[in-house]
Amino acid sequence: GERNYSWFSSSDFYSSLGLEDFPSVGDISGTEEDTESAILYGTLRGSVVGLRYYTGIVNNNEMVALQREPNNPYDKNAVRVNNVNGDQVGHIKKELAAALAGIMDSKLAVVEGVVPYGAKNVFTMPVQMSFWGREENREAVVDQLKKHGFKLAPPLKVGSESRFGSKWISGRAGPSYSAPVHAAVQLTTEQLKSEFDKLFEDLKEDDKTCEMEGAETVGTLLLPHQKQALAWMVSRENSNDLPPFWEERSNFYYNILTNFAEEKRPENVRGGILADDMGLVIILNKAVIFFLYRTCVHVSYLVHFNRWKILYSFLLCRVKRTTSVQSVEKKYSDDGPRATLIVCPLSVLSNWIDQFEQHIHQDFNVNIYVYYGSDRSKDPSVLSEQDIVLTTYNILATDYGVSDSPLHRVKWLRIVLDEGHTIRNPNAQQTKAALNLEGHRRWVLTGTPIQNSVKDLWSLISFLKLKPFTDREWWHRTIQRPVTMGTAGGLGRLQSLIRSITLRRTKTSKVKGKPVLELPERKVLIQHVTLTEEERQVYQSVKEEGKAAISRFFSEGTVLAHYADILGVLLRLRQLCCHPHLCVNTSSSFSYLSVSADNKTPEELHETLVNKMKLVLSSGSDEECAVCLESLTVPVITRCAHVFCKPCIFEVIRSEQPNAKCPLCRNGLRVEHLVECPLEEEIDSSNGKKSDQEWISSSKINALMHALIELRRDSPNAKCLVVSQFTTFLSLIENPLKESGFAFTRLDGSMAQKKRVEAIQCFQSSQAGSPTVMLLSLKAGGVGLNLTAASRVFLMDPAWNPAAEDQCFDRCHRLGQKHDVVITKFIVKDSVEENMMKIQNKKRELAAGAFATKKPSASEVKQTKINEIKALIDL
DNA sequence: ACCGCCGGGTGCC
DNA sequence: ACCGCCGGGTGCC
Repeated sequence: GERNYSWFSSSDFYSSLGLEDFPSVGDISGTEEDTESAILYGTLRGSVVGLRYYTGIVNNNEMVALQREPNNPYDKNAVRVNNVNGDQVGHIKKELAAALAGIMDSKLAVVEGVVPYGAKNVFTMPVQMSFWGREENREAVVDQLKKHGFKLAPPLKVGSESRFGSKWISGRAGPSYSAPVHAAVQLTTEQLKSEFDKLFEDLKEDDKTCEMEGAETVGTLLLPHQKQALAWMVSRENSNDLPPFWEERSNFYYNILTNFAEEKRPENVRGGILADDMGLVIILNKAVIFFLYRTCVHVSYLVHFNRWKILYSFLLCRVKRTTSVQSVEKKYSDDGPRATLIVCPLSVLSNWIDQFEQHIHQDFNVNIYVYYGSDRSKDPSVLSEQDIVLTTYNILATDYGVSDSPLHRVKWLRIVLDEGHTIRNPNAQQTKAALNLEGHRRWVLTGTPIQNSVKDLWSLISFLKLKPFTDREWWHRTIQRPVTMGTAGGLGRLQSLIRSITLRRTKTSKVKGKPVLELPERKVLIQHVTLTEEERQVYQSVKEEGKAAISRFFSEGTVLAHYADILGVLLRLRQLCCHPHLCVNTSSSFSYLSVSADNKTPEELHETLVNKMKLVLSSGSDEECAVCLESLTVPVITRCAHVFCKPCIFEVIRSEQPNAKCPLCRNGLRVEHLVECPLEEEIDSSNGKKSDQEWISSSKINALMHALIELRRDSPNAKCLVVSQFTTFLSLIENPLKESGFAFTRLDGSMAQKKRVEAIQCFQSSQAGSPTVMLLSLKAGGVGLNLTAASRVFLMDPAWNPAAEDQCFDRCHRLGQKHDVVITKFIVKDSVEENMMKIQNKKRELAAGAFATKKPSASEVKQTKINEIKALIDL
């Protein structure tokens, strides 16, 4: 039952090809310290001078930031010293600056400062500097300092700061002994995820468990966890508490992490992270919750809305706080901003619209504007006059910076990021765009706040405008590094931070001793399929050909350069496991393996690149951009045949100019060489849906049909999902479904919003004659997609990423499911599919044993990935 | 004395 | 800065 590997993000695909440790992947901006491998080289005492020229003040033991100032007219080596607030305190003394400049500019080390004493000096003050970097740069840093007559002192003894000392992480660990200087053991991704959930296990009965009662008449209609959420959200928006890690001390407000103090009271976050992992529970309610504050309704309207009891209750609780019990507050405040902005992935946009339109819009006269599509209004006042503005992350990112985006000119009453983990990458355009929105009440809705590592949290924390973490350096120094290095107290800090701003309930959470959600069982069966002699022959010949090509790449050491091609080989094999028609032109299918720009006309090159891109996009490889690690938005392909989001790769080129290099292979990049994907039709490599092609079945289709017919005989009312990554395969399956008289519907990524909604409603209907089968493309829809009518799932082909499969299964195994869910995975014997399963299982095992395992080194990981490629094609 | 020494002026980068 | 450093004033004991 319990899945514990869902943190495998879609970046897994790249990992599976061993690309993530290739130089510069994940280091695109070059500005971020590689926390995973940074070690402390040593410390150095220096002085800050020129104090009297600047206003920035510091306290003893306060952290300071060292910032290069290459354009300083007096000294190109100048290094500024800023306090936590960003105010300049002074400069590093010039001799020292001369030594630091080179180190900082070449990013050999990150230099951090603390003022140990003398903070109130008038002219100069001491600064204790720490040098952090990768082991391989240590010598260069030491040399550089030596050249200028400086010598690093060994790291100050960390004293009580033993690693793994935190109760949270070690739990059962005994006392810890002397700690090595190196970051020996780091938290693995798996540990982080499970540790994240542990944060909430021993949560005391505090404010989060206090429920808010609605009016007497309806209070009982709310489920306990709904009341709890309601109370928490209201208190978050109205609380006057100090943000975490701030204390009031006489006339100052003191940050206990950085020792920064200021007179101005730091504002608390009017919002937080709703990290409920309960599928529908929140989906059902969040639309409601977020429009409530702005509604202008008379209470009596609501009596009809049993279904929206949480809304009812919420409104009543607002009424109680206003002067008149009879009239509901008209506006949140008369002169303040009016509109709530909701940003969500495209896949759940229809969900929100649907809910608003069906249940709220018509009855409550709420102005809702869907800011999407090319005809979206550029007029900020149009947006600011709405009650709700809905948009997507892609629109947010596209708009940002391109023109004077109205989204960024409106001051919002409230900003809600749905599936907020979408902004986990700080360098992604959508993250920057989201961080630049204006509005005080800020909410993040996400089931997975941590997808890969603590790193993922920064964007969310920064979005919430939690001082001082909006600046990455302070987040990094006070939370991220202590946590990843296992410094005592680090995890405890993260814990109190997260707890103070997050409400999390999982499927297994309990409220008042009762499970918040009880789901029927979920079973996964593997159904092996044997290819016919004929199918096997084709498969074998393609395999041998691909194998030969890939072994050539291995021997030439060009595995990475040919990653699209390797994917292509694997893709074709996976397609052949499903149906021969998915993979057309098998004999000449490798003609594209040798792309060289030389002997091709520009037209040919263009076509080759477009074909390659289509191949990548259709390979089921999660269509992910190596820059932002997100699904590709506006995919473009480089001349070296790597695919990125257009905004992402433009940003890379802009920041690395004039000699930008491909983040994946370090080949030169030029804007004019980028080729965009003609996105007019659904991308499917197999372009095999040729209507004139005669329909034939395949072993896998036979296996499916056998199972479907048996199911229909045994339980005629059971509905099922037939899932594939290949939409062409789904089209092929339509034939036998028709032949055997199945009523079916279909949902895939290429369908228009309206069609999708129709398909879903039709399938979910319990009417006689409604479809019993839905053909579903693996990644259609998002977490919000609700297909609880189905109790059976047939997964036609395995995905790279087990998490993608799980997300798909969760579309029917969620609140509202009345039956046990049975999932059947069709796997072809002795094929790439079986090998994929083995790799998936290994990942699961690894994840399950998370606590004991040590994070493998980069080279180990790389070797693993190379082995995976070999294993996939039996090399 | 093309020095030493004195004491005033002065002060980030 | 209760410092260092600079440069002008000065000059045996």
